[in-house]
Amino acid sequence: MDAKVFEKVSKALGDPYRLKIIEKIQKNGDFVPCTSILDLCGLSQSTVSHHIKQLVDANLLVAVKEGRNVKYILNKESFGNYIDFLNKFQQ
Amino acid sequence: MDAKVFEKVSKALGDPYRLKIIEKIQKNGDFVPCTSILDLCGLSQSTVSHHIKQLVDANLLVAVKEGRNVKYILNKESFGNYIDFLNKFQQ
DNA sequence: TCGATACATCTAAAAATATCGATGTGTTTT
DNA sequence: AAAACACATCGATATTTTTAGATGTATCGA
Repeated sequence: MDAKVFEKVSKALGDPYRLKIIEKIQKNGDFVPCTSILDLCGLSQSTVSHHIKQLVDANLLVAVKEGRNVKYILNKESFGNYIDFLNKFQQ
Repeated sequence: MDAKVFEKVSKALGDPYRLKIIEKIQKNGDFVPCTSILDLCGLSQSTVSHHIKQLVDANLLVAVKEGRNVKYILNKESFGNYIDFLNKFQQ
């Protein structure tokens, strides 16, 4: 992970709604449809879509199309890479 | 670490200059005077001061006054807490 | 096929953040 | 005591991010 990617991931993590989205997906195990995230946030559909896009662009979420729904999975590898990058500041 | 603090730390990490500052302090071992950070960034003194303030507010840096200088140390515990928070998304 | 559903994209506005010059505060040097 | 130095804070502007309504695209059900 280089500095540019690190910046992007940090920014993606630095929003309360996006954290909620991540936590919801983490709790629900695997797949979460976009609609259920809408209820969680209380934001407009386009805004939620925007937040999800940022998480996908940062490679923290993977989007999987299923018919007319899209379901999201956490990309654990990206979280791991991000943590690895941070580890050097902890030691 | 709660969600609010997590957000603050993520935001503090999500800027290229602030990452440079952190990396410099990490490399220099312990203490780094503010002046040497100035050269590193190529920004105005007030802007660098603003960036450092955000890192201190996020508790990632600790400021230590030494005469008319201030030197900064990484707060490894905060990095550790942040990593701990992230770890649940990796598993 | 037509209407409804699920999500993305576009556009524009509002809110937050970054930046710098000027000024303020405390400390050291002369 | 006065000038110089190191850093913080203030005020104003520029840039970025967030937000929502409107519209677009694809899929499903009647």
